[in-house]
Amino acid sequence: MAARRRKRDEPLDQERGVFMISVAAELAEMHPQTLRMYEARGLITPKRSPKNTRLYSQADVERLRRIQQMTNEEGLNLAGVETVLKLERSMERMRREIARFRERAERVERMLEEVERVRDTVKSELVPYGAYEAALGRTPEAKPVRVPIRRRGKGA
Amino acid sequence: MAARRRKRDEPLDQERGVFMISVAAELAEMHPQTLRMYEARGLITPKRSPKNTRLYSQADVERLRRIQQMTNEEGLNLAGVETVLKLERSMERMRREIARFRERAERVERMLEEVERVRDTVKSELVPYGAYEAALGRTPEAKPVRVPIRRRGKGA
DNA sequence: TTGCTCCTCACGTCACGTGAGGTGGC
DNA sequence: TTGCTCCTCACGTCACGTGAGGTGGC
Repeated sequence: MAARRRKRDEPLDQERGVFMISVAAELAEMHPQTLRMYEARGLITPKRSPKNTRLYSQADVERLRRIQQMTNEEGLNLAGVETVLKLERSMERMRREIARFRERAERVERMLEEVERVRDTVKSELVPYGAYEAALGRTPEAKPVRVPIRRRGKGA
Repeated sequence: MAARRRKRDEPLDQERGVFMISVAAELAEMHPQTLRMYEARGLITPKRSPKNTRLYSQADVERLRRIQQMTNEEGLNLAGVETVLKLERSMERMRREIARFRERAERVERMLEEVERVRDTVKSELVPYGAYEAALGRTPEAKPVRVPIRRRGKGA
């Protein structure tokens, strides 16, 4: 509890409560009372100092500006802001998922191409086992082994 | 222009303007005047009869009920409804894209597995060309050919 | 004529922003 | 003391829903 987890300096600074309410309100171009109201509505949750003073982070201020944009420019009410913020979070997750699957698909496609390229190279350097045995004189005739590799993209 | 494009019977019925405003309002549990207001705000666009009477489709009614849910249950104003409907459309597109990439990734992974399975089978039936030549007595020594196939998932 | 449609205008209600008013600690 | 903080209460404004009022065609 005493030590905040920190990954790098950057996120710490972004999340750190540094602005008292008058400063945060000025930065977000809002009335201080509006910030208190938003907190009561659960739209923003600033840190608190040991003396119970609200401390807003840089991320808080950006969130406030985003809210400001939605209410003033787009005309949303606070219920709408809440819903949209939730939807945007979920869209961010989806974007990451799309990136993940795209990467996975492309990576595996590259592997498949590599495998086929190698197979084409190697195939010319390999000889069916039957022919090898025949060359050793172990079998009367060298029946060619049928190589059941299917070409990519053809058949089931 | 005269003939509406139709793919199946289903979508036609869904989109066909069949309810006059009093019926649509009753189905959506709304005041008729509210429906007119939503149209003025661009939230819904019913068809019109040749005599300029509004004709709401089943899809229109469902959209109205969705709007009703957002305004009454979630407390959004109309600007919020508009934004959320837009976001939901875009999320639907993203969901489809995720499905597409997932499918593509899984399909290619299955192909890769198939290729590797076949390669493992075939490899035991093949002999490096060098060994074959040695067996024929064409070369003094049978240097094994190094097969540069990399195992999946290991190394670059 | 009745009951629907179309439209515009107006009013009541509610959400939200903001100001006032009173408290307390550097 | 000044200027901040905390809080609650109240008021003005605006969006939205809905009703009224007048029109017109089956």
